[in-house]
Amino acid sequence: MARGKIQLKKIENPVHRQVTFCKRRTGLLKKAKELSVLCDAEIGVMIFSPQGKLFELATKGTMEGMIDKYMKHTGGGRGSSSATFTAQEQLQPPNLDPKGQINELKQEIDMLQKGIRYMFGGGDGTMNLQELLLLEKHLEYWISHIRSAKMEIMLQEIQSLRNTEGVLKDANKYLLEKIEENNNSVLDANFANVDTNYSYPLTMPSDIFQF
Amino acid sequence: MARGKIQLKKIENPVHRQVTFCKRRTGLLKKAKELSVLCDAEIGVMIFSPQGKLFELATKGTMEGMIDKYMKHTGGGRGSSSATFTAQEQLQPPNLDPKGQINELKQEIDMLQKGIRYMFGGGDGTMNLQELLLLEKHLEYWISHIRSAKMEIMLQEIQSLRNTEGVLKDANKYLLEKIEENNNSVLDANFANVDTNYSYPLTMPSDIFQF
DNA sequence: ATCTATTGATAAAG
DNA sequence: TCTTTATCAATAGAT
Repeated sequence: MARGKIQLKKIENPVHRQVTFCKRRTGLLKKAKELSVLCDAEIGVMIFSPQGKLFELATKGTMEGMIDKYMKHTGGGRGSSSATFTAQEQLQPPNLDPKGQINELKQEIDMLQKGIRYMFGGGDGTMNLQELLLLEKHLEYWISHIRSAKMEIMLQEIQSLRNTEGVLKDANKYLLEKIEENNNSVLDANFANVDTNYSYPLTMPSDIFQF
Repeated sequence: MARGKIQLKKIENPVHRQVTFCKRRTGLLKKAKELSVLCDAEIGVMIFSPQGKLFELATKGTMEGMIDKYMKHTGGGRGSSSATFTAQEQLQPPNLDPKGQINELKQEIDMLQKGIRYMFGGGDGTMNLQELLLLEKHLEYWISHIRSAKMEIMLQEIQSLRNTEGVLKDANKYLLEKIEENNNSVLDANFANVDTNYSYPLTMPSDIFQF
């Protein structure tokens, strides 16, 4: 990289090695995030330092979700790689099976778990801007679905009420005719005072719009 | 990179996106290998393309081994490892009444689980209007919190940048004074041409509002 | 941690 | 996908 090429072998000087580890680890995670954003890919990275410290990144959902997805791939597909340094490809079916849905569900729950931890953990529960933006997006997506479901239910309710109203109107009309018949059958007596301006008092009020 | 800076957002042109994905994927895996060799670290990378294709790398042993190691870490530490969880393990009681928080949390979780079932169960998962309204209210509450957290982070960023700007302005002012002193010490010669209209070129641009 | 000379990565084009 | 090339980004070494 700079001020001298490097050899692709373990850095012997422990200080240099530690410094380089820190720098390149940061760089690697940055690259992973960029790739994920630029190309809409889902990426998980696990880094164990020689001392056994773990550094991780999961660009969508959580590492748990990634692992589940990975397991599904390798489990459902063919044999997994055992060679070091091999990048292997496998196909994912268009995700309509129950298994996939379950995994998706788990991912969603992971996301929400993290959100809950954040919300109720006092606010210092470590979500960064990126994660907050993602959660916000999820919640907005949800809310839009919730709203359309709500609208649908309301529309059904309205339709149902309209039907009821129709039935009742018919009934009223029928009753009205009956009354007129009765009045007509009471011949001659008191011809001029049947109020025909009924105002269908049995129809439902439209207060469902108060939601 | 090259021939023009890139924006950190999803590449819209599918061809460009695909090409970039291929290139950067290669680059990322290369970086991972380098880091592993140079610093003797154990690294696992999983990349799912938008089409669901998997690319993976495990620098020592297999990915399964890495996952086991990962599970051991997160499981042994305190992180949650399963998607089904209890409210209790989410709690970090720094301040308020634990009992109430637990109940609140449980309610929240029940609600969200039901919501998830509804969302991903194909929509026939029986939530009535009442429940949808409640869920919506919850999500809105969440989203408002997420947003204020987001805002706070952004404001901190802004504050930090303003501080930097202040420091730089002071530095500029100081340097300006120095220059004037120097000019004054050069007696008599050429009195009238010190441009004092410096425009603080070191101050930060306010492009942080691009969020 | 910060700086900068260099190498390395890669976007655009073919 | 490969190659080339012009630029941008990462970072080795020094402070």
